[in-house]
Amino acid sequence: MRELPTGGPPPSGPRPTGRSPVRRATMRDVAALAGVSVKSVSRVINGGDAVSADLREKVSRAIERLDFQPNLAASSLRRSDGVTGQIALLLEDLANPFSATLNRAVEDVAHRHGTLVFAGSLEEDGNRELALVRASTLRRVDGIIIAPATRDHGYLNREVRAGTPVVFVDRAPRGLSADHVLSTNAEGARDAVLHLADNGHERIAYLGDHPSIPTAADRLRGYTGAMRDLGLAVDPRLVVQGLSATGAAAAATTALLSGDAPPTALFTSQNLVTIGAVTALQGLGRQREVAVVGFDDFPLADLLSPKVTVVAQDVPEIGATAARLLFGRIAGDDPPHRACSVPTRLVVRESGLIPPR
Amino acid sequence: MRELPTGGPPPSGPRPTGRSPVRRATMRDVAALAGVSVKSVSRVINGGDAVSADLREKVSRAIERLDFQPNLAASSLRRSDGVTGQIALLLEDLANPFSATLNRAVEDVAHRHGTLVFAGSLEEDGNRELALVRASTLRRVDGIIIAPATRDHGYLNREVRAGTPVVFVDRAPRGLSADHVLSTNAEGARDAVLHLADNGHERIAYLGDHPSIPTAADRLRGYTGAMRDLGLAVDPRLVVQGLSATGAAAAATTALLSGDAPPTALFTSQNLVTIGAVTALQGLGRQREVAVVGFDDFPLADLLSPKVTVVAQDVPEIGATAARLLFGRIAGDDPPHRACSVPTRLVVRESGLIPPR
DNA sequence: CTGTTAGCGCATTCAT
DNA sequence: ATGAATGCGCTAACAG
Repeated sequence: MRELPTGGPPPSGPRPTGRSPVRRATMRDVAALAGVSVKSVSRVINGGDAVSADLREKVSRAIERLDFQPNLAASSLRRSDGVTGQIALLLEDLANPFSATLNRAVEDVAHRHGTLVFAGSLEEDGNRELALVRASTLRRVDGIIIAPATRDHGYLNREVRAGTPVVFVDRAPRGLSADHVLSTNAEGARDAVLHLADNGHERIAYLGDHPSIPTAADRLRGYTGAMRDLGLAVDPRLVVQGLSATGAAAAATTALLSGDAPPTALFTSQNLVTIGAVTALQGLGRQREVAVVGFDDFPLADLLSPKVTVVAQDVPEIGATAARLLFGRIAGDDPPHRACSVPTRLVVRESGLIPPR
Repeated sequence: MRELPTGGPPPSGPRPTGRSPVRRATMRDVAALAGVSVKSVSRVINGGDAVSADLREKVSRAIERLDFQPNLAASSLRRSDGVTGQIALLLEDLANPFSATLNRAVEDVAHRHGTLVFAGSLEEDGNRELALVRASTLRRVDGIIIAPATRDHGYLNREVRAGTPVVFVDRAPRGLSADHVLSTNAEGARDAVLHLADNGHERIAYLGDHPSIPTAADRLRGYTGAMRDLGLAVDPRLVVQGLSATGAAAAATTALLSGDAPPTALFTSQNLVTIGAVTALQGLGRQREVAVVGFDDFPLADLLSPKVTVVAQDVPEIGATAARLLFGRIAGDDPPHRACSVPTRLVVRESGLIPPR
């Protein structure tokens, strides 16, 4: 017979240490102490079935005394719906503001559903994505929210078929049909260009990430579309791609402005690129001469001088929407897959109002 | 007999939908298809025991064909060490830079240990802390890293005794003995004050959070200690506490500077307080007259003008250290509890070099 | 090297 | 309203 935890003071002898932990009480222990069956303990814990007040009382006392904490893994292993109360959230980098804010928004919705969130960073690494998705399904998460690093997501079909819903954020699914929640990237980029054009600019540069990144491609599309609609030429010398860090963006900005056909305004299609461009402008002492509109708001954008005008994404809304879609499917909803667009918003500050010169 | 997944094309009939998922293959299915025992499948998967090449081959093919993914919950339920490959990370707010950076650092170490991280926000809410700790232990996490919101952490003793190690970050444990990893808060604050004094300041104000927050108390202690050691009076009119948001910090700054005994320098003991103070200074047009040193670095601190001097914490190091301590204990290490100090670093930029006037 | 039996902790099905 | 038996998917302890 195995030793039962007593709830009272430990018997004399060696103190428990980390290496010989006190065994956690199980339902059997509770049942034995309360003098009832295991099933009755289960009933008291899960509610549902009717239980007499007396039995409930006895069981509750035993639970208290033994500090019993039901093992959820065992529970969901046996239970018919198999729900684990765990979801996975796989983003680019939990440390960056976009991912971190999204994480928080998803956590809040999950919390209301009694669900814990496995958060992971993909680092634009397809293999890491595969590993983390697998790690998640091995633990039978109830669902996955993902901003994928891979280009083809067909491999997720089997998970979806096995009953694990997947919702995409920030990037659209390829190779499978699934719910996804995206910012209006093209429209937001268009708004940025129109704002600069409104202030008299014609030579507007695009500084962005590699076009293999879908959001970057969408924002470029918004830029070129707006330029065309305005009757402005898209000068290839003013389009710089492949920028993903502040350093490269700063260098590109400096090169652009010292070239033979300099722009009078910059549209920077991403956070770090914006910061790099602003840094370069400050270095050149020209931050009040060249207009800037950035995609993505960032903390302190309104403390810089000039204050930086941006197209802001509603990141909490993206996260909350994705989480709601996911929990809907976890609950059994099965409507056709939805594509949700979360509007961006032009936040007019100062840097976009600088006139051409 | 239950229906076996075939691995081949699905039989005719209604297509599988989200509501009637295809059952995931189990070891039994794999064993049946490979014509071996369940235990042999387990051996192939877990390595360890010697297995003939032929058997390994047959099993591997069956696993492939059925897309078998072992259920880790069932595995750790049965296995003797009970390891789940899950830890909990409970921080103040996953969306703020400190928590987000810590999260990422912990994730990286966990990833190397094949472990997933439940990340949660406590929001300075003791009840939320209790709920999240309980949610974590119900899922039998292998360990917990926590920056607690409660004042007394004695309730964690039972978890530690039950074999779930706990490591504290950013705040020291009270009511139990446990590993903890803290920045050198008092020393960092002292460095800030000494730097300002070096530049001629004597009337140095302290702007900080409520002293019930231990880090705030430590930083105040560093401030007063340094002032005393310098032979400078600690003027109570220059000590403002209870500041936790930018708005309040800005208001306090404005009030301080328009009072009858204004400071010539500010030591702001937290991120948001620093930003609030800088905002207020800019609003008054006095950002080049009043010196500032802040505790905690923040993005773009070096893009502001003047660039903001700060005492920076080494957040990735805090996270990595905490994670290493935790995984050590999970692996069975049981040394006396350690208190780790992670040094802060004075990042001299411009705002601390402004002379008194 | 391989298989059989038992049981992790719990919910389910069926009995009473 | 309560309990006994069964099994979720897997590994441990023992066979052979």
